[in-house]
Amino acid sequence: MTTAKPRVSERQREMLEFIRDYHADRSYMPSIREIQLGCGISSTSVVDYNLRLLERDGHLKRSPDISRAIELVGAAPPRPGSGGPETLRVPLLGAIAAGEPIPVPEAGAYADDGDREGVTLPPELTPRDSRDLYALRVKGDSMIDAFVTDGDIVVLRHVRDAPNPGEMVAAWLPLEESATLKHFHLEGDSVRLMPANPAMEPIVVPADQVQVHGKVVAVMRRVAA
Amino acid sequence: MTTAKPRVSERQREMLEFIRDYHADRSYMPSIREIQLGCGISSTSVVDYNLRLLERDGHLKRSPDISRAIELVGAAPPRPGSGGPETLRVPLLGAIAAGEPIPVPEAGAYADDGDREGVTLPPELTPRDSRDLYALRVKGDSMIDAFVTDGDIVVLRHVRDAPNPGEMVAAWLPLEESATLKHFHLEGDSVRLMPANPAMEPIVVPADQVQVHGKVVAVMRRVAA
DNA sequence: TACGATTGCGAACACGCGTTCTTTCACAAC
DNA sequence: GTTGTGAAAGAACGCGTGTTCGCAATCGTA
Repeated sequence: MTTAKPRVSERQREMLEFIRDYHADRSYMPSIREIQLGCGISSTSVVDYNLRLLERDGHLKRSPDISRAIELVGAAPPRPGSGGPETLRVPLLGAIAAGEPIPVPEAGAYADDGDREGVTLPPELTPRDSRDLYALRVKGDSMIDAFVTDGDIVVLRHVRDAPNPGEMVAAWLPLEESATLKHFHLEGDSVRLMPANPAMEPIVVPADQVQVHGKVVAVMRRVAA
Repeated sequence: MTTAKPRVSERQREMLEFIRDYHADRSYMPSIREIQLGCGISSTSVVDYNLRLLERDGHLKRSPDISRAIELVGAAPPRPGSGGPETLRVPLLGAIAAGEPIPVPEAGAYADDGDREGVTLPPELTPRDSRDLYALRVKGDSMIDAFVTDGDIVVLRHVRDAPNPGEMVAAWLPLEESATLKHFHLEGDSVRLMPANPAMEPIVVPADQVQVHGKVVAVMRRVAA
């Protein structure tokens, strides 16, 4: 575990909170005088004194002689590798839209290399098998029959083999040059693609005219404030 | 949309990268002289010059006369304590269904007390303001007009004041004894509740016959394998 | 009461660091 | 050529800011 963190005085708690809030607003750290002002302390030396104690107790880290050089250590960052319960980072490979080809993951592109754009899956959305996952951003409203709308992020698992019947897949129809999200059913030599919304009509096409790119594993949506 | 971001020179790209990395390590920002050193620039004025351009083009924000006061705007919002992405845990208070009352968060029940059932929000779904958030599980298909289906998890922010026009809210209609997710519009003494799906009909009711329980912040869905 | 430890206060000090001014150089327009 | 402009360099200048030191207030303990 982390270092022991004995009693923090009321004043110190207030300082920590002020620093946290300040850093959340701007992304730089407050100066000693700003902490002084923000916490109603009447001398910078008191701030320094308490910061010193907070550092001793492992609540933060300071770099001497450097302005605004405070590091909060309290809340453990869900760093890749030591991440929370089971959060999983998957690469965000691009967008999926009705009339545009679906981005294809290059082999071995699933691992989180930290750098590329990606999304984090909370444990509630993480499937048992975490291999071959990637994410796409939905453009347009062409997939509302799958309860997926513009701006959503769909998480897919790349499939090599045929999907199981009923699974929702991201499919590309070369003839129509369109991308959709549908439930997959294989019927002999043809494929039936069922919209999630039973009010809509299914699509039936020859199996060689469907490219299944991945099974839908999860959907995430951020609603505009 | 966001500001235009024209050509960044090679040197500016390197500076941005250096700042990002520096901020990821420590959680405070580099000084101009540190940027100068880190990018092999021979004068602070050149750093200042390029920072000025980067700010003009919306890549970062600077606070004049304040040490190390750089805010990166393109990247993920910083996390108190580290530069890493922030996951947020919110309590899962129950289920929302068409014919059942909506669970109400008790005051002060938003903080993660670790124990109670909850869901984890990935940074991509975390709103700027993380207060008063809670989650509900959707039962039934009565909210498909909001692109929300059975089993989804909706994340809400409890509201004390009236929602802003257009925001999606979870509302309880006492007369009909029904719960819905709709876009909120206040029109004089009555409230218009617009389904997200424009094909559906809006509901207009007197304002005193609507209980708005929260604004919808995010939706998460795990698709059956 | 006496005394040391803890905590707080205010001011002065000195370096950190943003800012600005002056030059220089390359390149394009006239 | 001259002029103008973007980019860069180097050196001051001066405020921002961490640090330190002396001194009062409070508190626990003998």
